Amino acid sequence: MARVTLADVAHAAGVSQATASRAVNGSNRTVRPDLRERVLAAASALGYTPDANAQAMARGRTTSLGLVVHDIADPFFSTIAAGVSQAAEEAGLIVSLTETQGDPRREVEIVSLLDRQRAMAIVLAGTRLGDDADDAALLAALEAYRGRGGQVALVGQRLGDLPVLAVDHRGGAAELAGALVDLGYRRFAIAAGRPRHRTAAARVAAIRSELAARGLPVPDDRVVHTDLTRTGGRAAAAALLALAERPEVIMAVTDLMAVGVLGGIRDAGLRAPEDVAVTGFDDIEIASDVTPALTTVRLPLREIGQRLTALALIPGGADALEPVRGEVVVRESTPAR
Amino acid sequence: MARVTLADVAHAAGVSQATASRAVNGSNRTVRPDLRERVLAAASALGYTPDANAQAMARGRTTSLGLVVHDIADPFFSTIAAGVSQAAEEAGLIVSLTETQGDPRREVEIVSLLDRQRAMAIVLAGTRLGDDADDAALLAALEAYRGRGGQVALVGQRLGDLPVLAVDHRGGAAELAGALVDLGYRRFAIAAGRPRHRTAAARVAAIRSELAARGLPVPDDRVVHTDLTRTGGRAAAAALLALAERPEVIMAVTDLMAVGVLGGIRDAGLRAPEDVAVTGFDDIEIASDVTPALTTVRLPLREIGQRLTALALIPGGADALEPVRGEVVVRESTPAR
DNA sequence: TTGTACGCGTTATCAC
DNA sequence: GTGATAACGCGTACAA
Repeated sequence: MARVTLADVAHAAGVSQATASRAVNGSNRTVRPDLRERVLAAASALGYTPDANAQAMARGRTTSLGLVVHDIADPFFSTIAAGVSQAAEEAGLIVSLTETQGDPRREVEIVSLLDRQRAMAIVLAGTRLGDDADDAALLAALEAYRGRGGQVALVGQRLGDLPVLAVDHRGGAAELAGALVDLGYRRFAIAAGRPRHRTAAARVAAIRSELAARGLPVPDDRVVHTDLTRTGGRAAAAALLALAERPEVIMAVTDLMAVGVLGGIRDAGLRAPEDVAVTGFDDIEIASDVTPALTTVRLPLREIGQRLTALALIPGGADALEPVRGEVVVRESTPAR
Repeated sequence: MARVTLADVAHAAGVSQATASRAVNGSNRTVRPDLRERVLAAASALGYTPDANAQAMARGRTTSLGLVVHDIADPFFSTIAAGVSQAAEEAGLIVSLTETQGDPRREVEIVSLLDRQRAMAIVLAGTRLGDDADDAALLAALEAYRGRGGQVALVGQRLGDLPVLAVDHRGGAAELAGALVDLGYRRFAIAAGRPRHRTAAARVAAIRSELAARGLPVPDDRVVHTDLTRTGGRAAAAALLALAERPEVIMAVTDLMAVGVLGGIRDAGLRAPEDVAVTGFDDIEIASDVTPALTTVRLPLREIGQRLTALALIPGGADALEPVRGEVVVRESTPAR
């Protein structure tokens, strides 16, 4: 089963390798129909398959797009990945999936890995949580990649002057907080993520500032920082429900945490939303499956993946025009009171 | 920003390209320390990055692994993908993510796409749902790929004599059905997937045969075939709850469908599990998040991904020794009665 | 241990 | 329209 190459096909068809090449890929130079036919016939007869690597080298450009996420098992990222995957397929690209697992250094390694791979574009869907030095290292790696002709697009927080798809976390968070006030809630608590997590921090800040503006500042002891996971949410709920004055509503910075908060409320022998109301953020599918269904801020995750890919494919590397906006979705977890 | 190649590095270091090559990759032939140092210094000074494509061509083997799933946004697949991703990273491979969206023809296209890519292995995590002709086409494509030295591994149903990681759907399904009988359930209904879906069909068959063996055969009108989605589950519940004699428990063939069934039960103005009990299959994370938490058959999805990858990396392409077994997990959705 | 030279499979440039 | 031929960037026998 030796590998059959273009040379074999050309030889079998009795034409030059150049003609064979033109016949199989359809270059701008055209080929006489009968020859073209002969080549194609020979190719399929021999079971020829073009070598994408060789093509990439000869053409000077690959057809692969690097996607870097935090954790593909997290519905937030898997949904964005679905959008990227779809857009990539439509563009004839094949996506290289990589995970950072939240490690900033790993993120830099991945960028250079994809760089070596000569991926034509890198899409960063993971929210960064490193310090400034980590950011600088990542930026340097990405700029080096760009210098070699690579395209880049990232979501959320901006990094240097890299093309970024802005997401209006603050607007959505503020709107959500406002909606709760309108529903009659007064005593708030927040299940915040880790302070270093940029996105989580932005949401928490927006919530607090909106509430403060409405005369309902959230004291520090009512903001608990845990992991952005179910477990983290559960722990946060436990801590918040142990306070002297029980909060009327616990706002989690992600749906996943909110699900954990629901569990924590049950653990404490309380009911949601009767005893404590809960909100999430993102509107991943699970948000409407749990009981009570979660009030949250809907982010068009799949669309974000698509737009991110489109952004990465813009030759110059332009910036996204309009930021993605969240939409408050009120469900059973926050009844009027 | 011209691309800096190994030749540039060699020239800058004052050595031959061969020596430079040996210095950067660490071939078996060794290089004198001082020269080695000079080369490395020159490389980093010039900002050299090896071209993985060129390396692949020169070495005759790539470092990429193709992963094909149904839909990466589906938690079932994203969890398996996480396992594959992890195992691939440990093996120094980079995974190419592709989605079939349930289209058998697309699946064949993807295989040949990955083939052109010269992926060193292809992992098929999507359950097939085509007819025999589709299977034959897929098998042919995979065999052709194998003939060219590619490794293959698939999960679930076997295809030809390709290496397969067997999953004991039947055993788990039968055990689950038995457990329900032991809990006191007698009137069963099944939210089955599409009949053509191999995995779903296997589960349904096992459930029915186990129940029949216990003297509780499930009539055809109590087996509803809908899509393997939330929506499908919802529709199935609606149909099953409209029957003259309301079933005591609805067994869905996947957790996702079971979640839909829960919704359908609410739609009908009934409660789970008081009025109707529900079971799922797979034990994706959401299964324990919904209310009531789902009784289901736990499949170690992440581990499946890892084992699948390991299987694909076995040189000869051996078969997996032991099949993956599911474990029945009884939760609130099926109280004893 | 180091250097020379060729091959990997394909595309693109150039004459014909 | 077609065919030599030179890249593309790197690994590796082979010789020195």
